[in-house]
Amino acid sequence: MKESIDRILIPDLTRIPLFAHLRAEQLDAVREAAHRRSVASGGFFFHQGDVANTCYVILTGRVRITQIDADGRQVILHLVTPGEGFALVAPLSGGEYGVAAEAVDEAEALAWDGETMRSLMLRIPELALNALGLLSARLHELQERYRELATERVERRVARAVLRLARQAGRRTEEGILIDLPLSRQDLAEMTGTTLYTASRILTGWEQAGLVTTGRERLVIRRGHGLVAIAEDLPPRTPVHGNAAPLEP
Amino acid sequence: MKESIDRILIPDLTRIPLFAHLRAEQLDAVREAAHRRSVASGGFFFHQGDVANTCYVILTGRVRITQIDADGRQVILHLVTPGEGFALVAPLSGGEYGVAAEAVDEAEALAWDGETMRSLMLRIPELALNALGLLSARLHELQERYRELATERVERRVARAVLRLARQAGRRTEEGILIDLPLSRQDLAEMTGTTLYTASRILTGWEQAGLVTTGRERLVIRRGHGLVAIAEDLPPRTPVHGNAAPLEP
DNA sequence: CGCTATTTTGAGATGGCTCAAGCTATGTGG
DNA sequence: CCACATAGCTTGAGCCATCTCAAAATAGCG
Repeated sequence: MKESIDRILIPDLTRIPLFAHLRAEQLDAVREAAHRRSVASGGFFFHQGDVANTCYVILTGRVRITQIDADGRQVILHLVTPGEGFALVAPLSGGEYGVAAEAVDEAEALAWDGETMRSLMLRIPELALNALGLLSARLHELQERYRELATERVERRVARAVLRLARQAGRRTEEGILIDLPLSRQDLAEMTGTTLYTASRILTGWEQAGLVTTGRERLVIRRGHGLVAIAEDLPPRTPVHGNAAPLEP
Repeated sequence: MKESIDRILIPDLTRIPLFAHLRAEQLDAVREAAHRRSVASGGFFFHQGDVANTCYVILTGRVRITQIDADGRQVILHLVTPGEGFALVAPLSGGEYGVAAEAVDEAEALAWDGETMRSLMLRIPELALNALGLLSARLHELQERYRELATERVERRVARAVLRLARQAGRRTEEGILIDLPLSRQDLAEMTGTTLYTASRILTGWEQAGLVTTGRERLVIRRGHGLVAIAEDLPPRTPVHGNAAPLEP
């Protein structure tokens, strides 16, 4: 009963990168061990410090992975989009989640008990290899963001964050590319290591330059190449605050 | 011949976390597929952008993992110590190394061709699981450092970096805990996302406060709890530059 | 239609960066 | 063995990108 429902509701397990290249019989094993979990918008799959017991793969909705320190300062580490997994490894060995996972939308996920996932990976080495590749990609991305945070100015980091969001959650509209998420100034600040005030000023500047259109928790990119120019260093154009950069001699 | 030499020179493969809990026969397979590579102090196992073809586990010496951007600004992402692996995953699927690996000492490593390691992991799922756990720990550590970089002051980040180094490369001496590495102010700056000048001023301050003794590429911790107090927030004591913090009303 | 969360904006403070010099180990070649 | 060269380190002065704090404007929502 449960199994047949799952088969119907999960038509495309092969399209989930974690399960790429698995044989039909292996997919069946994975599917049969899965259960489902839905979390309402704003709800949490887990909080930082919870006992890590469940692995997830998102089917619909988005989930943000955050970390918070003792003083309540929070950073947004990652936005999980459909097809992606999160908390794939910590539950294998128990311990605690080092981050929190909060649903940005109403989100639905496949879930596996950590022990179950561990035995699946032992039985299906391709699954472990897939997880390894995905985790490696995440590490790689975070390394780059770490370097950016250490070496680059706020405006550039915000531009990169917005472009990344456009890739992950962008939707073409007549206005331009809409970031299809509730995205406050505070959120943007937590993604880029700055303050909500600075984020606001930067967006105001971009809006005046015609690069974006903004609203309450809303952002539309009008001239993506303008943001790219800020994110990369192509033309040192359109600085948002402070004076124009002096010309190189 | 080669095999028997390896058996002699690698007495303790079981003590390497990547190979923990493997059976003797599995260890043999791993060992037989390994070759060795030595790199002189200052040399590179690979540079950023090189084709990723080899996985490594360090036997002796230390290796630092760095990333550099187009403008030549560099960050130190990790210090690999004996027993630890690096570049474990990227070589499995080809592509490029996203970071560089530079020997701090004369360093010796076990090395496996990426294809070879891939097939070992497919054959020995425990190996893939071990790699997954190690990679996850690295991701976790980097996430914390990312948050620290985004939310904390330079002095605290430097204190944390020094304490981390003490754990990884500390050696008890009569003077105190010596960081047993050539460690320049520039290095410290690249580990903490600051400049060599600021790092220098901070160390000067700590030296005047009796927390450390410094020298050319040398650092000895005299009062570790003093550094911990800075790294955590226990007593807001001994600020190094600027004035003393005002008292809370 | 009032409440509340979000955003904007100003004014001021400052932590840390930049640049410029000079200083000091360390090691090197004469 | 010494004087010079070099790489690392310190320090001062000035600046400025960004943070802080405060307040007002705005926009959804119930």
